[in-house]
Amino acid sequence: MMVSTKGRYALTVMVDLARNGGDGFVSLADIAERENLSMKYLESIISILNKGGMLNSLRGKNGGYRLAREPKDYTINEILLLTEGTLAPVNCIMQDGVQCDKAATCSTLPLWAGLDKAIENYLSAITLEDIIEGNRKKLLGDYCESCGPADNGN
Amino acid sequence: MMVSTKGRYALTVMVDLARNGGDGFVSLADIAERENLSMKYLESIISILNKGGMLNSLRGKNGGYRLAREPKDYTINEILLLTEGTLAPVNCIMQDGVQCDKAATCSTLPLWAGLDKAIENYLSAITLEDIIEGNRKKLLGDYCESCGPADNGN
DNA sequence: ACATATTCCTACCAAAAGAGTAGGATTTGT
DNA sequence: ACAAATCCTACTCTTTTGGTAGGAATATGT
Repeated sequence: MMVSTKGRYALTVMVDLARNGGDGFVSLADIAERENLSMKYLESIISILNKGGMLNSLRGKNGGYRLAREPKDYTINEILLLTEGTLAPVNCIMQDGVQCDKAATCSTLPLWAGLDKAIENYLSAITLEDIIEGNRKKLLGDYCESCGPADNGN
Repeated sequence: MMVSTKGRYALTVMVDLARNGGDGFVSLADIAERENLSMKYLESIISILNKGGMLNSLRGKNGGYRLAREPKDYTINEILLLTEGTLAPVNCIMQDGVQCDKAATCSTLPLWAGLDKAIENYLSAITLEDIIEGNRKKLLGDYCESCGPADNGN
């Protein structure tokens, strides 16, 4: 599994904030209840998002979290990368380019590099806004049966 | 991590057999030595490939394994799918289509479905032959700097 | 016939990752 | 002062990963 609950719940939180946030701060308790997830667990996840600069937070009464930017300015790739640490499909591909000692002669490495790029390419093309708008054509591309012929446009 | 050593080594074994096999049977000891991997561990992996119909095997002296088809007739997707069980990037996407109980209203599900499809699409387009030939244009696509402009051809 | 080389099969194990829980310290609005 | 919230550290249970160990079954060359 490439994306654990950490990344998945992080995205859920971001989507929830985009939908229910507006200008004000939203408490984690509200998010946890709406999404039916453990608030304690979400705490550790939202902390990563916050420290990574994706959110603004306010402590104390009436505190909470809100998006630091507009939904269209978050790519799914950066959200998942921050929370998961890496999205590489195999151990021999590192985010910082470090590879195993057999890299120079490894015949399967180009495959893993290509797969990694395909994943990054897909996730970088989609924004938080696409998710909340349910942009099926962009999300499912050629595989969306109700979208009509794909034209790579919007 | 979506692909563990199991899938990675399975692919390594398949590539080794494609390169060093020909018509004859190749012993696992030879493969393990060439690829510098634990023979005992490879045993459990090659057993999956064998039972899945990807190989022919012969027991006893001078026995070993060989590819059941030609390299061009194996997609990377089927090799990894067999050994890994699933290539789904998240738990809420199952290979048999079963999903979680919130699927109908889940706003992030289309993203995961799209990612799953993007991965399957990439891996299904590449064959064992592409790997042994080092077809960088097909493997790395637009991301291959030494391939010239991509033209989606071969 | 027999030794040897091979696949086949079951069971076990240690380390790491995944998925949370628990408890409290700190900050802030009323 | 009090209540509601974030923040922080530590712990724990389960599953997955990455193997190892030992031997049974089978085919071959001599």
